[in-house]
Amino acid sequence: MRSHRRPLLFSELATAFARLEATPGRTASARLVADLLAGTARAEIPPVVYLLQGQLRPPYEGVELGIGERLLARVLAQAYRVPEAQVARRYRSAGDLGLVAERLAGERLRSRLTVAGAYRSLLEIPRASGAGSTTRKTNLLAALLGAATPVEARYLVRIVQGRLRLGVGDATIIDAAAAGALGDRGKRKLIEQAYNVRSDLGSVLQLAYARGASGLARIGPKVGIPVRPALAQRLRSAEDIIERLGTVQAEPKYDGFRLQFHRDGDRVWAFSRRLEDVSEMFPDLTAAVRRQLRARRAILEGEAVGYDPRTGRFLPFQLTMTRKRVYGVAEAASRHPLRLFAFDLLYADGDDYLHRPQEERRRRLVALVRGSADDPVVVTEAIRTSRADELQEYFETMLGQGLEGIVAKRPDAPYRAGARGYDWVKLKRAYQSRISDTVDVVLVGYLAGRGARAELGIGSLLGAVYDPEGQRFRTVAKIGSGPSERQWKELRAMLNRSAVRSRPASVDSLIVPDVWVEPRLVVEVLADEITRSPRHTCGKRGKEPGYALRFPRMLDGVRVDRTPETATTEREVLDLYRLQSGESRAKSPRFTTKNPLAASAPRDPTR
DNA sequence: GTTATACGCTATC
DNA sequence: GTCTGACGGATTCGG
DNA sequence: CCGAATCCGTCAGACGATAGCGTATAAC
Repeated sequence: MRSHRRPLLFSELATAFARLEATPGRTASARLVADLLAGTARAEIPPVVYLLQGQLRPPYEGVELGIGERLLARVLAQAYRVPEAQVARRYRSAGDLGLVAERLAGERLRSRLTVAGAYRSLLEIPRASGAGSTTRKTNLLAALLGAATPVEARYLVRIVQGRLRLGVGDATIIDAAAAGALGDRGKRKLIEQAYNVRSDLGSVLQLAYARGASGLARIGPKVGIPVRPALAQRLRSAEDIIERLGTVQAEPKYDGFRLQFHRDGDRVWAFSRRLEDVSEMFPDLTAAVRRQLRARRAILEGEAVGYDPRTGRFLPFQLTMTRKRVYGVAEAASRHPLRLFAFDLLYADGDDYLHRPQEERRRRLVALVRGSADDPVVVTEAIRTSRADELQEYFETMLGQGLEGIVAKRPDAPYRAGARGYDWVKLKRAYQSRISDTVDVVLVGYLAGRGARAELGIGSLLGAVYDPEGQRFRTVAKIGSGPSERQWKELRAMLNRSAVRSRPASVDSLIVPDVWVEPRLVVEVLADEITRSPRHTCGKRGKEPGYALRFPRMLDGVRVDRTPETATTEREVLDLYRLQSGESRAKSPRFTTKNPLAASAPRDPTR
């Protein structure tokens, strides 16, 4: 370990990364991270931490590189003067562009790169915009790679991809810093707490190393800075939930997107689940928060769902998502207004509610949100129960209304920012596979995997359904989760036996897998829903979109009892789609008022 | 030189 | 979003 | 009563479909 803190060389960082990559076990990794941070000058802690996280800046700043795997492949070709096809070929077999770069990088033994210098260069990339910016970005990165040693190149590339693959995540970094900066791993909570309310690990760790525990102690939520959202665990039945939580507060689970609102007087922010600042995208909701919230300064959270102003029915997720946009915001807002189902209060007028019990936060939220059924912000309904049958009934009622399911919460639990714990538990239809959409899919090909999957030689399956009339197989999903490692290997072996050089004539597909396969193997796939699809050919007629599975995962075992012709048919998928959209989709609250005419004249929420 | 389409990236779930 | 697999702390088991 | 075995929650990293945006490229 270095005892003096001169500027870190990038090679030192790369060496540390390489050690981490080779080290299994979080404890050992945390020790290495602690060593790295101990040898880092205070001023350089933020960049080192961001790089370790595979980022450049904290998420709410919205700094995007705009370079993904395709451009990166082009950069490698440029930097190492090899044909792009060669990079692509190597990528397919190695499953990691970092490794490809390392192997192409030759034998440069030393570089003059410093961490600060490399970091500065990387920050140049997102600044490029407008015509010619792609070339400028690739030039910048190619130049950086040109100055790097092979190992440095490996990690530069992975940093750009945001996939370090070191086996180190936030939790490990926090462990390391607790031991290193506070001298006690047990003080991890202090760092965690600060990180969860400020969402900027670089700055928090800088503070931890500079000021120690006392510097972190007073850090609470701050209006205008997003709090890392609490997440729910999954359980498969109402009984399981009651068994684990005892008494619960249960709420409907809406199929929209999560928003965290912050208010400071007239100023209102909105943050997405991944902490992006989306304030400008929802003027209707920010205005409503300003109008309806009886607190000058506050942080609250909810789920935003679109509805049809003519019928009051909720929109499918696909349509709700179109509200997350930069242009045509007012137009979209009047066509598809949003309702915000507020479900939590994190802060209000000087009071930090994070550590208060769920029940109290909810009570306070109800008290602070005013408004009629006409207003966009509505506090979610909730029941309280300790009986499994009651919870099950509530769940079924919600499904009957076309909702996604329920979220059950421990009434005495604090807001566990940044954690996915059992204080909140979600229950969805698909978790009970006997009432879910299960599809027997014919495999028509597979794709090479990346990272760990590359070693298995298979990353995902291309699945199709059968059209008996046309005697063709049309794709409906790629399946990338479900099988165990062993099953992946078995699948690959089986599929290789029926591999063919090119797309079989009976297969109708826009997606080109790495390996085509004669349609023989049938596999059971569970999905939450059917969506309209521009990519899959199932049900596709001309320019109209087809249909696909939402959240597909393979259930175990190949269906040996099924032949391709007895797999699920295209027709059946269409029927499933009609069934789900014909299902009574819940209506947004105001439309439950007695006067149906109220629904026919929505007021323009953008005004 | 202008407009339409294609592609890649990043975000949501 | 779903899912698997590894890890590490807590709990239970067996001698 | 202690060491070994087992359990269970957390963490990390694979993978899914889709929409909008910015830029590049093709078409006119």
